[in-house]
Formats: sequence, C-alpha cells, structure tokens
Amino acid sequence: MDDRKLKILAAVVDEYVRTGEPVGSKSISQLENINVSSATIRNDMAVLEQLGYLEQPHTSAGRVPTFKGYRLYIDELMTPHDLPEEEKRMLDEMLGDKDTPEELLVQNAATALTEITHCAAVVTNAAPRFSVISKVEVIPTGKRLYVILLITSSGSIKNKACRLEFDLSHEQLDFFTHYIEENLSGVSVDDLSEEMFDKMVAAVSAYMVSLSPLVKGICELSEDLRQQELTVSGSEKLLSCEELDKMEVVKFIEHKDGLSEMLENAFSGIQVKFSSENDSFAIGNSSLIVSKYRKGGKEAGSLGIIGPMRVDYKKIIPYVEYLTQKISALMDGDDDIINAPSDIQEP
Amino acid sequence: MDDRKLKILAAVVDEYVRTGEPVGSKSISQLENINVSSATIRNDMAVLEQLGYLEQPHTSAGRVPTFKGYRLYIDELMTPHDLPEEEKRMLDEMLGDKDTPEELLVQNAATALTEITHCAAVVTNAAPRFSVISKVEVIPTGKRLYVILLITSSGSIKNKACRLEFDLSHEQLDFFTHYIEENLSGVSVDDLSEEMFDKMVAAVSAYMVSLSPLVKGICELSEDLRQQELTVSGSEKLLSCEELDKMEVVKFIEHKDGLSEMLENAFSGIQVKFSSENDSFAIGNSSLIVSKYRKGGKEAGSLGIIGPMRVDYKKIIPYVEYLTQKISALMDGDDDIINAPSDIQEP
DNA sequence: CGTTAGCACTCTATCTCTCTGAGTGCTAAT
DNA sequence: ATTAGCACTCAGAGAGATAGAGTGCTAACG
Repeated sequence: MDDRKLKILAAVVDEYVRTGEPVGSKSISQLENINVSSATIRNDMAVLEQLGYLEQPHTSAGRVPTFKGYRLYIDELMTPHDLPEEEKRMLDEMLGDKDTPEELLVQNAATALTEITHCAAVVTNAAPRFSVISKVEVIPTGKRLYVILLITSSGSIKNKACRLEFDLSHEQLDFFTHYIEENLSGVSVDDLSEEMFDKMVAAVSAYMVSLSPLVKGICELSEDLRQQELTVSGSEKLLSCEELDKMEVVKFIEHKDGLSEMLENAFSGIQVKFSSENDSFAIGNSSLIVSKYRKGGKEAGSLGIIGPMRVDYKKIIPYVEYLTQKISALMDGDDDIINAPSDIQEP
Repeated sequence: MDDRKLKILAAVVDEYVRTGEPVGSKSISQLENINVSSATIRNDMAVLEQLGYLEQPHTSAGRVPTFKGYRLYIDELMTPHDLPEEEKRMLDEMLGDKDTPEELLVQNAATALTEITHCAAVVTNAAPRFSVISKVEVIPTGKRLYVILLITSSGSIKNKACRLEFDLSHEQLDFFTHYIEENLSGVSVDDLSEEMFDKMVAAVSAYMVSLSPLVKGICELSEDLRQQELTVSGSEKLLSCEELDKMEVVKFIEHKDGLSEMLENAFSGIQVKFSSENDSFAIGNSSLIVSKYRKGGKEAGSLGIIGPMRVDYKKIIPYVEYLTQKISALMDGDDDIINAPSDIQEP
C-alpha cells in the first residue's frame, strides 16, 4: 500500500460522497492533486479492490468504497474540516447558555444536527446516574393507593403509583418515610442496587409486611433513573435517503433498543460505527457518528447522528465534536470550551 | 339497482380483496352463488361502472371497486364474520387482565392488531379528560426549587419542577397548597382552562407575586392531561404494501397530526374511513378502521388499523370490535364483555 | 520498471418492436 | 331479459438492437 494508493482511495471516497455515483478512473485522474493517468489509477484501483477497500456494483461500473474502505478513510486518511467561527457562533446560539436546562440543551443539539446534516440525530440524556437521591416522598392518593416520588440532586423526578393491601396509618407512613429518607437520602443513583432494596424489604417487613410493595416501587423507580433515555429525532430524514432501505429504517424507528446499550459501552471521543460492523442498528449501509459529552468530568451522555454510510464525514464530524464539547462546558456552568480537543478513536 | 347488481358488486369486492387483481366477468360467473353468464355480468358491471361503484384500470382489464363501491359494500352488503371462540381466547390472552395497566392494555391491542392484520395499528390512550383532579402537591426540593405533582382520579400522575425567585416560608406554602386544593380538587380535567388559571394567578399574586410560576406550572401539567396521545405502531407494514404510495406513507409516519383530531371527533361504534373521503390521512387508497373504547361508560380512546383500501373488512372489523369491547370491559374492572354489540355507523 | 496510450471487451440501461392473452363492448340469436 | 359469438383494445412480457461508461490487458515509452 503505497502513498498514491491511499490518495486514490481518499479521492474515491470523497468523490463518491459528493456525487453518489460509482467513481471511475477517469474522473479521479482529472482531479487537481492527482497527476497520473487513468490507466495507472485503474491499476491501483484493481489492487484496492483486491484488498477489499473498493468494490464494483457490476463489471463495467466505477468503484464504490466498501465499509473497510470507509473505515480506513475515516481513521487514517481524512482530515476533518475546521469549523469556521461563524458556524460555531450559530451553534452556540442554537444550543442555549449555561442557564438552559440540561434536557433542552441536548434537545437543541439534536435539532441543530438534524438541520445541518439532514440525518437523524441520536441523543441520550445526561443520565442521573452520577447524581444522588435528594428526596423520596410517599403520598396517599386514595384507598390503599400511594404515589411514590423520587427526586435526584440533578433534578430528575420519577413517580409511580402503588397499591397496598391495607391502608397505612399516619404513624406507619411517617415511619416508612423516615426510614426511607434515612437509607436513601444522599445515596448515589449508581450505588442503588437490587440487594440494597432486598435488605430494605426485609427490614420493613419486620415492621409491617405490606410495606414491601412501596420499597419495590422505589426500587423500580431507581432502575428508571439508572437507565439512560435515548431519543432519535429527525428520523424522517432517513426515509428520504435513497441508499437506505425504508423497511429497515421504519423498523429501526419503532424499536431502537440495542442502540442505547451500544452507546453506553462506547469509548469516549468521536466514534464512527457502521451497521455492517455492528448489529445494534440494523439499517444496511448506515453509519453512526457519535461522541460523548461530559458533566463534572464524567461521561454523562452521547450525541450524534445516524445517516447513510455515504455521508460527509469531513464536514459532520467537526459539528458533532464541537457540540459535545460545548454541551460539556455548558453543563459545568462554563460558557466556553476549556479543555483540549479530543482525538479520533478506533472502535 | 336490482338485487343481482348488488350481489355482483359484493362478489367483485370479495374477489378483489382476495386476489388483489382486477376482477373479470368470467371469474365472477364461475362463483357458486352466481347463476348468470359472463355476458350478463358484463352488462351489469358496465352499469355499476357508470354509477361509480366500479372502475377499470385500463380498457381491457377487469373491474376494481371504487371507494364508493367499498362504501356501499361495507355499509350495506357485507356481513362480518363471526369471531370464533378460540380467536377470542387468543386475543384475551394477548390483551391481559383487569390488573394490566391501561396503557399496556392499549399497547397490547395494537400489537395484536398489527400481527393479525399486517397493517399499522392506531391507538389513542385513555385520556384522563373525563377524570377529575384528586390531588395537587407542591414539594420543596431545594433552593427555590419545587416539584408540582398533579394526580387525577383515574390515576394519571404528572409532575414538573419549578424554580421560584424566592424561597417560600412554611406558611406561604401551606396557604398556596390549600388554595390550590380548594380550587382544583374535584374539578374535571376537561373543565380546566387557561382563563381559570389566569384568575388563579391574579388571586395568588395579590398574596404574593412570586407564586405565579407555580400556578403556571400546574396549568402546563393540566394541558398535558387534556392531551390525548396517538400512537401508530407497525407502520413498517404499510411500506411493504404494494398498493400504497411509499412516499405518502413516509409523510404520514412523519406527521400524523390530523388523525388525532379526526379520531376525537369520530362517532362511536365501528367506523371505516377512506383517505379519499377525508384529508386527515393523505395516503392514497388507504382506509382506516377504528372503534372507540369506553371507560366508565364514557368514550376514552380509539383503537384501530390503517391499511390499504383493499383489506379484508369482513375479517378485520370483528377483531377491532371485539378488542374495543374487551378493553372497555377490562378498564371497568370486568373480565368479560357485558353490553350488546354496537352497530356499524355511517361516517 | 513504473507509467501510459490504445483497444477490445463487458455489462447495464434504454428504446423499440412484437406478441400474447385477458377482458371488454357490441350484435344477433334465443 | 339473457346469452353466445366475435372483433377490438391494451398492458405486460420478451427479444433484439444500440449506446455509453468503464474496465482489463497489452505493448510502447522514458
């Protein structure tokens, strides 16, 4: 693999991304920074095809990058564009400032991304995993009916109705509320575990068996808290995208379960994943560009786009990168990005 | 329009629904309960075409029902199949029992419908519109931070965080909570209005200006309650349906706004609507089969399918009908359907 | 020895032409 | 009023024919 071959591969990807048509040797030879004849390029392209970086839709057509080709392009060959200052300013305006609620911040980023990229945006909220329980309330709302309210230091609120087998007296409710406050107040959401609740069930059962549904209710709510919420917005953009199978897109929109887990397990820094390398999003020929934002130095959530594999990586990656950095800063109460830019990482 | 012509129309619809091909006079003449020659049928079909009940894709093809033809068929000619007991039992199992949460009940019905009909299912949740406010709580959760909790008699719970400009004293909070309880407790969700809240803002402002964000918060929550949520599931089925225009389906999936209103304004009982008669769902050649389920005797939500106009009405209508009846029963805590079957109504 | 010009070859996409058969409308007979 | 018979129509399938983009290979070149 000499330098020229890499240059040709990059040119093929660029050209294919630009036009959407299979790229022939002639059109490559006419590019500015290529100074060899089409015959030479043909030879090189044949090698690139043998190595699995390019492929032909049919014998007499031009070449198209394989996912392996894209991978090499993204990881080694491409240099992302610089984001001009005015673009940054525009993004800043769309995002909001440090007083914007976190949820809205992420939402705004998603909107910005769909508008700019014409792809679907994927965001996960800043999971309250790293926050602590600040309040637990149990409110009687009817005959043997109670509502549990769980509030975290980051402002997440979860509620759940709960039916008991008996009505609780004022003292019993007081006892329970106190017990719970004592055991959960200030506990990190991430530290909440099934075992912990099992112990609590055992403890309150000694006092009164019928309280255990309440503990179980709280346990379920805490699971909700630990779970990160994934939102895909602008997914209609994918439907108007020719190279994606509409059936697969619709199926994906309806159940996007696998993605959440994948995002959580991803490395930090900008990531590009292809559906062919990964079975969490089964849209053929699609790619996922994501990055994680941080809050208080810890990874809090993800942000990115899903689009066709043939997407302008050079252009989009800087947007995703800038948005995650900016969101991280805003969530920490800074108005400007402080730390150094992150590197592109292998998957 | 003599009897034989109606019989022929019904036969054409049945045959077209079965095969999907334009129906010729010969295939009709070969049916069991038709005892006239193809020439006679040809004459009758020509009349039916002139009257607008049938049409020809092209001169030398068979006939296809127009939407007017379907309309007559559905309203007058067709006799829906009876749902066999085992099918009913299967549906019962898929739905759940009276302890199944309402939301899940409706969800399960949607899943059942998509599986059985291979069409998209449309459901609206049991809007809490007809229930009353049973409890309003304001809970301090931090510096100038409060959580509002709104609970209805039907068990819907909504919450919202609210930031005030000052911290409230214990008395102030008590005053406010009492005031709200007095004004909202027992009020029907449907009766809550902007003006009502405007008045309340004015009243509490006299006492303390900074309380108004709380009232506004409650107002927003009440709007949430009034809103009915429309869910379309299994819409990928529509994409694999040849007679529907994929573009239109995609557009519909993107914004299904009009449908919600239409469902709300619909009559009770089984309804069949065609896109050509209606502009709330602009998928050409599609039809909507819905019925409303009831809760406590009042219409609570809708349930049905969207599919091609060429759909097996005889088969599907009983399913939709049974499901709405069963859901109505389950929501009222009965395990079996009690009241008489409803009639088919004109739109 | 790498590079290039030249050329034969391949394969898709498109157009036209023809043929077939299902289905019709009309007419005359029953 | 119904039916058999017949000429007519038209979409769709299949068969060439053609054009054009792009390739692989070979032989010549610096």
